[in-house]
Amino acid sequence: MARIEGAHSAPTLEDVARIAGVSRATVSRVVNGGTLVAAKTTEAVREAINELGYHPNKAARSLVTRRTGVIAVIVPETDDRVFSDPYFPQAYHGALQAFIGSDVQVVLAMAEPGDSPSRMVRYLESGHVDGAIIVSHHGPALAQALAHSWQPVVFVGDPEAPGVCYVDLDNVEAARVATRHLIERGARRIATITGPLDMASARARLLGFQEAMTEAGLDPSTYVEGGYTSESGGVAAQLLADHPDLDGLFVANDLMAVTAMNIVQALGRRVPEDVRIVGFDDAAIGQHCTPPLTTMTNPAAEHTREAAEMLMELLAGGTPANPRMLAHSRLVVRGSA
Amino acid sequence: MARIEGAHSAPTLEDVARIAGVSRATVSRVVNGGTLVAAKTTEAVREAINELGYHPNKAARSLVTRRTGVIAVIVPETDDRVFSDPYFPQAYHGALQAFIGSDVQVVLAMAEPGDSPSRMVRYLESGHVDGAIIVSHHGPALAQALAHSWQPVVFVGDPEAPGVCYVDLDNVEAARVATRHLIERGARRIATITGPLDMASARARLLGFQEAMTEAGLDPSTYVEGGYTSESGGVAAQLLADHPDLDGLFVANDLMAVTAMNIVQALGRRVPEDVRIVGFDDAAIGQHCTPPLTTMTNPAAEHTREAAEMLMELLAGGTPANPRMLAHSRLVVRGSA
DNA sequence: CATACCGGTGAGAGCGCTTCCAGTACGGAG
DNA sequence: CTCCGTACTGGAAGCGCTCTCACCGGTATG
Repeated sequence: MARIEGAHSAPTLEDVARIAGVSRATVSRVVNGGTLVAAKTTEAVREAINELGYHPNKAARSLVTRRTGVIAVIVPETDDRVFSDPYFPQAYHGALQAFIGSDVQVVLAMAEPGDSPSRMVRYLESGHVDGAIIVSHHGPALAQALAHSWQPVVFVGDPEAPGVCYVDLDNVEAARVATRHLIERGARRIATITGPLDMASARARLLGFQEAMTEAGLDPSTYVEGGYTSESGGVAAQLLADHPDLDGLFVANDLMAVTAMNIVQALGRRVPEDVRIVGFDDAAIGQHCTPPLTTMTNPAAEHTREAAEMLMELLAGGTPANPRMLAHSRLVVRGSA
Repeated sequence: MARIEGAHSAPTLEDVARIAGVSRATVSRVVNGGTLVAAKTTEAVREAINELGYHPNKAARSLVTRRTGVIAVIVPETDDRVFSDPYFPQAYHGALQAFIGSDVQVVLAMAEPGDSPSRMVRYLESGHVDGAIIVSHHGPALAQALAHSWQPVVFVGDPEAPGVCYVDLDNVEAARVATRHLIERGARRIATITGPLDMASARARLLGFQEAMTEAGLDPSTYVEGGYTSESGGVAAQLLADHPDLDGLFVANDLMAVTAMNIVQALGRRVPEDVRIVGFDDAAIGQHCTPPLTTMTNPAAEHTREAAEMLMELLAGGTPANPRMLAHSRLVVRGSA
């Protein structure tokens, strides 16, 4: 990190060029992967760069390349939610993995309370990032706004807008599988705690539940809306009060499921003997509770990695081979059902 | 978001200027808070901006202003750790709050496994950000490297290097208070589970523990190193095996403390009757276990907010009035001791 | 021997913006 | 009627970089 004393401004290409005795263009070539530069020249330039502690100026570079080298994982949720649901770190991690070694920076952007979709759009259009992966959006507004922009974005979860790339889980089918499992295990009076119904995933899981119930000739109408948060699993108390004979519960994510299970047990019911419970997401928390939670997989990291690969294609100017990916969920049977 | 059809490149100042019938300079003035621009002109420019859907190009702007409008919260920990310890979201939140309304963007940068301090330094010097708040650093290497750079940075936690601004908790005193409380409650054979001893906070808490023990004429030598992670609280098993008569435990953070308490109880000891436990951080998880955890406060959000304010002063070219802040911790007595 | 080609290099034009400096128009003071 | 300050505006330089194009010397080709 040698720095010229007194020189408060960072060294530029020009400085390097002068010291190495070459032109700016040549230094630029060396810096950006030495195409067609003589070995000796390259060497000299490298030395000059080290001597000066030169770093290319990102702003200048991206002014001409029209690339920032940054992509964002955008989560339109407040930070406390992002940090409390293990789904998000997984999702973020997947994006990170996809870009490993490609010297693009991945930033995580969350919403502030009260943010409108337009703030997200503005962020995307502000030129801070080259593209984005959007995770956990509520409603179609964001996707619709983005569909008309030239921004390369990929959604994780059904964007509910045409012409937008996405990776989604087959939530309807997954919910069907979960519900059928409950039925197979002998449950008959089954309810579901849904996610926030402004999210497509929550509605899809509700739909799958209802389909499986109807298919089995059972009453599909008992559900209550949660918020995918741990606390919102507390609606289980209400559910049990209204339906004391409940013997099965499909909960749309594990965070809520664990809370619900605690409540069920606190109310004197045994799990799974009295009430069978199936969660969703296969979160770590579900493995450590008693009994361990039966759940549906939702490999967020894989989904965002897929999304990241789509995004790379978009960024490269291409069209993804499969712009609408549907992934499948697996049932993981543990102790709760 | 009206966009000129067919025009793939975004509108520039020039375009706005032409439509509004003024010069680039004037448009620039309007965009950056209309100093000395006639009301009528401002109006015309605003209209042109809306019509074109103009957004200033960040790269061009920061090329000349030498500002990016981005500050980073840098956490030299891997993402799984950042997402699993509630300390970090709090810390991040504090920084966010400090910059609310000031249109600077706050990004969260984490380490990748195997990252060296020099990668962090490089990131800071790469011109991506104007400054940074560094949280949870291990050892003095980073701070030392940064002390010689011109980067405006503020540490949360003792940087162990001269000439670097920081906000720190008085960990020694806090650990003393925690330990004295254990003693007051009747514990005599007390051990501590420390944090990773390459971190100043962990060493300081160990020191405070030892001081309080010595001061009370008790044996200060029983400790085992943890890693501030939930799993690393498992060292409690070892501790109990080696010291079956243990009756007090000071654990350097709540994540470990909860795990330790579970183990203590699983081994048939009652908390607090047989073993008294005091944690550290006042994390939510400590309120929900049985018995609730007695702990020391560690208001991370406040600390990063303070750090953010220091950083703003640094960014403004000034010197913080109080470049080395020491905050104080409070004992929160709950059920575990 | 003229021509083509090729690896290697430099000159120079901009990318879109801010900002200094030099105007211009206008009103009031001398 | 001149002069000067005030309010506003435009011209133009330049931030640090990339990239096209032209050039140069040397070797292979017709």
